Amino acid sequence: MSDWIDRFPGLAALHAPVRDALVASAGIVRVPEGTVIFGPGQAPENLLLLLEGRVRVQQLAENGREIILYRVHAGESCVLTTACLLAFEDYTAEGIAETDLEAVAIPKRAFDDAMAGSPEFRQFVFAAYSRRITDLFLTVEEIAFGRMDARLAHKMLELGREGDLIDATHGDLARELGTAREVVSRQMSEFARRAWVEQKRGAIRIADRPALERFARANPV
Amino acid sequence: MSDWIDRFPGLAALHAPVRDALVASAGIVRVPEGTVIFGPGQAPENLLLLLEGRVRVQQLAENGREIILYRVHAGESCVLTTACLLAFEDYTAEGIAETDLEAVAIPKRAFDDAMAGSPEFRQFVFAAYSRRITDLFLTVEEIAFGRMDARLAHKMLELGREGDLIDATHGDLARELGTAREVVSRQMSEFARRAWVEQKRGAIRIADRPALERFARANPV
DNA sequence: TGAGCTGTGTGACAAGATCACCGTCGCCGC
DNA sequence: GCGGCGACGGTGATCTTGTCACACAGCTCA
Repeated sequence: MSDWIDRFPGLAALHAPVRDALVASAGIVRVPEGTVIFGPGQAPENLLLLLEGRVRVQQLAENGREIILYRVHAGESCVLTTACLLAFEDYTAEGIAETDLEAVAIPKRAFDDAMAGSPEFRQFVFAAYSRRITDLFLTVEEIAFGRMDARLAHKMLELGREGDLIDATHGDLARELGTAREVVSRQMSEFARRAWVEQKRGAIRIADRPALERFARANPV
Repeated sequence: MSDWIDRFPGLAALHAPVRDALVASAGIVRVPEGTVIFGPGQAPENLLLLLEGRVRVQQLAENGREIILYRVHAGESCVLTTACLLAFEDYTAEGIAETDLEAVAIPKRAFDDAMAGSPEFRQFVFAAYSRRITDLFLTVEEIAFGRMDARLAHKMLELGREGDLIDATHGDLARELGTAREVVSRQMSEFARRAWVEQKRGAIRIADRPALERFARANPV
């Protein structure tokens, strides 16, 4: 099993020795849904490259509220953890397996060796960093200045990319957006009044995707 | 002039060859206040290690509003720019010299060589990353959940660390916090009513620092 | 002296957060 | 079947924050 490396375009350019060393030291891991992969006081041991599944990285406030910072999807890497990986520092955020995961685990040592030995690997890592950081900046902007109705519409389109049924409660969506459940409930009622969505218990169905998309386009976050 | 390296504790452990190569390729640069160091469409050319001065990194929204993401102080590095440096990607944020700067500029090539050649340098870079990213996470939390009065009090204590006179207009503080000037004005009036501050034109004087500190402690962001 | 700019004050209103509470639905044990 | 419980969703009251419109004060400079 060494063909996983082809799933990551950024690693295609790796020269044979580096590539072989990575493949030799890496292992495939499977992690059940709900597992806390890293968190405060629980530094990550490996760089994870996701083959299947999704990781949610969220920040917990002391008042119990939480906000989703970003997600890592199949084909991406938990690259921000590498900063902690090599700096021996703790995250204040935590990463949770949102689905069952299948991932390549690259041990700290192998990661460091690859960073040392391969310009292509450095390029891969820094490109991933760059994307994450840019995303974080946009998240900050969205939270600071974005309107709730627009943010909710965008979030629903994001979660409903695979199908019209979004399997999330109002409370779940509130956590996604860092707001209160009541705000989501009220806004969702408004969307339902316009027949853009149908409300189920514990789920939402997108009933008029074109309308929702028009609204989202007209209201960028 | 090679003693600048001693100003950065994380670089003290560098071995002689790496250290010498860095010193040889780096140059001291001086930049006047107000200069845009990097920004959209203006990728950074060098890693900057700040000897004197302060850099503000801010995100501009399309509606003209802006929010300060973080600051880089003397003794720190603009390390997040390295991601773009090596990934050939643009920031959405921009960095501005808030004061006249004196900095060490490490060219892309020398940075890459040091990353390749020195575990200690990698440690330095990733530790800096880690701190920035953790700060960003806390910023997100503050913006999402923090109360304005608490955030303003903390910001004033931060800006007034060197003395009681804070040389900033209400509009400046609003930009710091990503809010509107009116909000700062109203909140400041309240602080003045309690005699915690005195208002000047274009500046604020902390009149009762202990009270302000008590308030800040009682209301963590 | 007056025009113009920047900084500040204020009232009205909209949006969002918070709190308190109630109703509904599904499930489980009895 | 029934009762109870917990998760989910709805709603009104109230507070904070953001937005808009505008007035006014202080400063600079022609």
